[in-house]
Amino acid sequence: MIYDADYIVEEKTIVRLFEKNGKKAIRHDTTLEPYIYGLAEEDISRKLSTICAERRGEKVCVKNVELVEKYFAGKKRLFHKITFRHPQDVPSLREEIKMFCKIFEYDIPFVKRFCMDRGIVPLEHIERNPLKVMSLDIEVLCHGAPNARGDPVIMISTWGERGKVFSWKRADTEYVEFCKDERDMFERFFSFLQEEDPEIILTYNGDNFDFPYIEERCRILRIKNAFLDNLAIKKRTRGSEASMVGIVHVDMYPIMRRTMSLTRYTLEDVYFELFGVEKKDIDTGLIPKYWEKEDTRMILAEYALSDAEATYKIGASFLPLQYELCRIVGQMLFDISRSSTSLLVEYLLMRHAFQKNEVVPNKGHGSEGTYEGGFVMEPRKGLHEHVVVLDFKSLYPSIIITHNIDPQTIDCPCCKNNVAPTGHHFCMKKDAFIPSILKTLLEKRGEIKKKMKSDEDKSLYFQQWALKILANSFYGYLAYPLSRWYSKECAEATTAWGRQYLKTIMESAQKHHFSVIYGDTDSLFITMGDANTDNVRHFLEEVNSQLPSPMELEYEGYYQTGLFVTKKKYALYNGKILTRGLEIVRRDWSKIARDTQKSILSTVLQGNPQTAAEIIKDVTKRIKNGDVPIEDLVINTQLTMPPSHYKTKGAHVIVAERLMEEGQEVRVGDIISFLVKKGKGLIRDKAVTYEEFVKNKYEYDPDYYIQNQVMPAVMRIMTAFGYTEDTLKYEKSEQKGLEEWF
DNA sequence: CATTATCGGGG
DNA sequence: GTGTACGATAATG
Repeated sequence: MIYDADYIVEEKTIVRLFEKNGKKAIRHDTTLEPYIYGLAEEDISRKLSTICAERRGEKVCVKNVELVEKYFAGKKRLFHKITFRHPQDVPSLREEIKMFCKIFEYDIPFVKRFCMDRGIVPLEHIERNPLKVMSLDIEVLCHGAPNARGDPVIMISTWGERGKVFSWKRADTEYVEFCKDERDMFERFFSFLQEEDPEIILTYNGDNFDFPYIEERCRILRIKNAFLDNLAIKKRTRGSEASMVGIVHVDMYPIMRRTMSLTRYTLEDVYFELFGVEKKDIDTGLIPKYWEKEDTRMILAEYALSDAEATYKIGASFLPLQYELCRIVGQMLFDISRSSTSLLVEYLLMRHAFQKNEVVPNKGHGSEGTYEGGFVMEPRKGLHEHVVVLDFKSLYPSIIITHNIDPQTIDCPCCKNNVAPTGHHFCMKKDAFIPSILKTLLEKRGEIKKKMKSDEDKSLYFQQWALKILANSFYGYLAYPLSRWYSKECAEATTAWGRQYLKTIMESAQKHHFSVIYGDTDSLFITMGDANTDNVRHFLEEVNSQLPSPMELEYEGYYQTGLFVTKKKYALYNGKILTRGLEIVRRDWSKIARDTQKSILSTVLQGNPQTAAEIIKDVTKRIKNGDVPIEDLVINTQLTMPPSHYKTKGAHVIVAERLMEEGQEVRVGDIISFLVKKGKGLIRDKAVTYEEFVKNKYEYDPDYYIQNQVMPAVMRIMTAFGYTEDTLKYEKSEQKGLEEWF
């Protein structure tokens, strides 16, 4: 069973397949040569085979050219199959080749190409060959943002078959291994890793934090070993990726972002959401204090261990889904765990294209203007009771299948009866590429769900989930301008049909005397007068008998109350609060704004907007009177470039410039913390650091904190009750328009 | 209103 | 690495 792969170059390009069949082995495969296709409008094989270029002072040439028959967009065409000695020769030679013919499949990474062409199914027998998983996490001694240049790693925690913490100050627990110093800690940790020899290392944000940090510290400490030689931190446009040869690093953070819908994705939040219990947490500002004394160092060790354990547990819950995605898509775990769903769809389509002898279209070039998306109804604002949510089961996939939407079927000479609201029509006779793959996915999912009723096999659940994720990503893939099968017309037709179906259902719901409160793309929110859902069931049956298969409207859930503010902004309550688009969670808001918002949202959903109004008045009063602790007023913003590069300078940039003039060290990437002091003028001219604020005994600007912080945060919620800003602020006490919402 | 800039996760 | 590619939201002009 293959769990990872890479390639090296000797005389030939060698794909190394990392396998586990009982025990581990590395298999070499030299059967695939790098290649691309050139459209053969005429046979120019001889010309093409002489093309050479220079790369780093070395001459590289096309290795071979042969004529092959392939399909392109469903039509038989002749292509030159152009082979190379080295994958890296492709980018060096393709520009020159492009001068003579149209080229295709010139940008497919070699190992991915190998997986598609050889029909590799990674992790095919994972139930028989369970992979050894180990999580890791580091703790850093820092004041403010951690900086690898000066702030040492103080603990490394791991979890797997056992929990272990490496620390270079004593802590009296059996799981802590005491090390002499930081260097000794790293060395012991690396040899531990070598002994354990896991196939998978799990982290939480290890791509951007733990591994880059470890690498930098080891460089500073001049530690060298095989593990570090095999560790690669690749810079991407956004963030980085940390990989090792023969060990799959899976960073759970990006997976959780894609898989769960939360407002925040800290380890603590994710853990709580998944397991319903609070994970051990500490104020990271206190780490230096805990580290200092032997009796409190335990707290730190426990925290370190709990992070590694939580990461491991999250992995145990979500790796199976990644495994299934690997098997369906046919690419390696490292890539699958970091790929957007659009990219997963692309790998899958490319593999199918190879099997059908189709040449893969080239990537799109970028945005070609926007078009209309799903229908979003302006909600009936305010608090509603007995809310039922209905949604279309896989709306876009079922539309694509039902109407056979594909770049190859668009505007055929036949089938003029299958017309989208956009005016384009689609051929119903052809077995189209994308709809047929999509149909296979949905049918497979149906079978698995059926099987799940009698079969206990847990992997079935993850199989159907993986299939659902992929199916639901096809529309986004068609609509993504950089994708290889991008088609604005197809995407547009899909959403247009979607709007038509949703509007029809909404009208129908109204005819059945439900009150429609809100609807977005594939869902509608209705109220029923009481908690009896029988009428809804009837309505669903009737609707579904009329919808073309596989389209289906489903019952999503019942909620005691629902608060609707504007399009895309609402909250539902059924013992638990579920919010969409309402909460502010970012660090560039002050604590007072965040806290106030949280408390009024909860109050409102329990049916007490008056109380919420009182809370707001009380907070604004406290701000006016200067009663708010200044810690709650601090705003943190990152300096992302040198101050002189800014075209528009925000408050934090002005503060950073002043600090630099005063000779303080301010670096790009630093978080600038500031408060807004009382006075006239622009916000940025009133921004001062915490130290300046305290030293000069400034007063804060109550108007700023009310107008720009607390009010925007709470007004998102309170406008739904007809409150205006003026009625909520401290000065006035009038509450108008309240009764009409009840 | 459009344009420019920032957030996230980690300590 | 035969790969450029986040998506949402706030502040400024």
